[in-house]
Amino acid sequence: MDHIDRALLAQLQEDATQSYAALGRTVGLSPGAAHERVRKLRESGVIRRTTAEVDPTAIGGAFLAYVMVDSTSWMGDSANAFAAIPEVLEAHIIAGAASLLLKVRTPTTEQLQDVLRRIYAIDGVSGTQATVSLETFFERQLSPTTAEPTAGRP
Amino acid sequence: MDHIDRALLAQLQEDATQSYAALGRTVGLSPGAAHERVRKLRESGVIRRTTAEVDPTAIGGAFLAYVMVDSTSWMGDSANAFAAIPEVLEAHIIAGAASLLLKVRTPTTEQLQDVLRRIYAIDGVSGTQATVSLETFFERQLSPTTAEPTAGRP
DNA sequence: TTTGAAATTACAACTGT
DNA sequence: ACAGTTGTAATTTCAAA
Repeated sequence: MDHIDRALLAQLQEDATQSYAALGRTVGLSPGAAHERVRKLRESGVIRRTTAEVDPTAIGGAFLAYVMVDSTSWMGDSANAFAAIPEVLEAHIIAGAASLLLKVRTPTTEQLQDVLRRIYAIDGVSGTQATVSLETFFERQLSPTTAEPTAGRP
Repeated sequence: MDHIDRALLAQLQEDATQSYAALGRTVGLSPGAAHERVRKLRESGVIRRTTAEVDPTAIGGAFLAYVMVDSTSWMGDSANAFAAIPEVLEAHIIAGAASLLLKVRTPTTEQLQDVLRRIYAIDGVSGTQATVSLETFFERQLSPTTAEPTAGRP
């Protein structure tokens, strides 16, 4: 993971459809070398997958809400229950007031209510607190050019 | 936007590297027709871009926190100030207690503190409240196969 | 890094509904 | 007209030298 790998990642985040020739040109590598680097980044799991980023409003995700979930018991093993609700896009265990933080997208507020009802039905959930997004400024990925984890060399 | 388009979107979300031939095979279309459909989905903006999904821990994003931002004034035009902080991955105006909700990734807790300091420095910000994620169950995209926005037939 | 064969994409002209 | 099919040229991928 040197600066060339990071440049490749930044390029692929922006546009994963470009050819290895174009990719190599911008980072100063031959097409073959660029190809091999990217292959290794995929293999090692640094690149998890290449995916089409779909406009949420076009597929029934116009409403965005974050939901804090209170619980009566340890929710550390309840990932599947939340994953079973397709409108729940993220689920995190959090430190603080509630036990879980969810990101939810629905086409309408009615559907949001329905999702909250389904969340309530999960065993151990004692309460929810939804925060609706009125406007999204931006949603982006972390840039690889940002500061390193300052990993100590072994 | 019919069921074939949605199937194409679902496929491309999973793996955007597959050929139009393979794509067409799974949705029951010739490679040319699949290509044309995808081209239109791109052109119309339903597919925003195709991107490499990078493991955040590999590029200095091991820590995840959500930050509620209180403000003394209307923050509706301050998108650029938050976008200028690369560790801020999402920024939403929210209905509720605070004015803004941010998603932040940093390599360490020290760096998180530094980001909070930079957020504080933004004009109008009167307070922050960070919620740290201890464990992420999952982070995924909205599936196109989910319920429609129930568009009224004209 | 370069090379070259195999595969894929992009773009025709054509066909049927 | 419109969306899909087939065929073809130009690129691109990818393994081997």
